[in-house]
Amino acid sequence: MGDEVQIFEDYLKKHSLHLTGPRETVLRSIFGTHEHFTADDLIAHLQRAGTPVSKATVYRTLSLLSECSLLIEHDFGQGKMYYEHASELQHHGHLYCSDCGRISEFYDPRLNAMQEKLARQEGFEPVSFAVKIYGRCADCSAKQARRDTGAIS
Amino acid sequence: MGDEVQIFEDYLKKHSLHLTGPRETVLRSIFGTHEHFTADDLIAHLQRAGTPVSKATVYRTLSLLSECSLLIEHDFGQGKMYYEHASELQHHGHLYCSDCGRISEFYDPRLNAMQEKLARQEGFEPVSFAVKIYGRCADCSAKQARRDTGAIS
DNA sequence: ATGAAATTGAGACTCAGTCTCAGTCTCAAC
DNA sequence: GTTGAGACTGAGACTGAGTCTCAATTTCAT
Repeated sequence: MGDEVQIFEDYLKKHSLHLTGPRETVLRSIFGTHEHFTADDLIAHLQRAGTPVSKATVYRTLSLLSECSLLIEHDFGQGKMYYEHASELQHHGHLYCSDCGRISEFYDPRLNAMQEKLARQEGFEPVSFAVKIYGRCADCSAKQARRDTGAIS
Repeated sequence: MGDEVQIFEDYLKKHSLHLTGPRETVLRSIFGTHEHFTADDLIAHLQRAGTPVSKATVYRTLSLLSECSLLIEHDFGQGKMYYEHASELQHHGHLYCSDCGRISEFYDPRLNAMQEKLARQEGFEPVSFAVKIYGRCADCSAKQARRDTGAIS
């Protein structure tokens, strides 16, 4: 962290854009904490932190950060985008629990290799992959099981 | 086709719901043609066909059809849902061309097997999978190549 | 220090999808 | 075949994520 500031600054300079106060505030907030977050989460967080940034600027900055590959956008069909740090990780898949909405991750290099191969077989030139598995997480499965056995009326 | 009508009717009956005119109109329109479509496509199509059905009813019917697994919902991050006949196919992945927006498909049973295994390793009980690969389709790749070589200014 | 160009925030706007509600339809029971 | 409880419908108001506009402000190369 600090690394991201550098990358972002380089990207901005290369495109004749400016590293402004609001942009830096957003950047620091994102890479200071959050893992999966929405634009709204971020706006609220900035508000609470006493460093509010307008909705328009937050969205604009999120776009820039996606463009320079510091962030990855994810869509879980909730009608809003989720963002995630692109840094560390290789391409991983997401497990989305339909009960509690929690998002967890998994990774296996073979999965990516297989996807790439399948895409190219179709003459398709892949840029990114998104694997989403919807179902029930371990916790919610356990809760459900308890409810099932407990509710012998 | 006709099969779907039966399945839908059974589902409705089981839930004390009615197979009404509008619902049947929507059902027949969907399973008469379309492969990947949005709610808006469908509303416009019904309008043009001289059998308009209100937005609210279309959305309600799409929900029902998804619930009884006649349709599958897909989200490509365009801020709107795409629907697809669930019938025939096993779980397949989607190739989404970022240039022209065309959606094509691919299938490999090993991909599903691998996903299921990985999910269960995390204690996750999978219900459905969504594999989306974003990139450039064969046509758009060719077009781009032509543009690149042609534009030696 | 200066000014062209980039940026900002406030709020209007878009657009997919949901909700409301009064009037209408369905169908099982008579 | 009537009836009525409850399901359904359409019109349009509403929601909420995200985009756009524009006048005022900030940035930074010169």
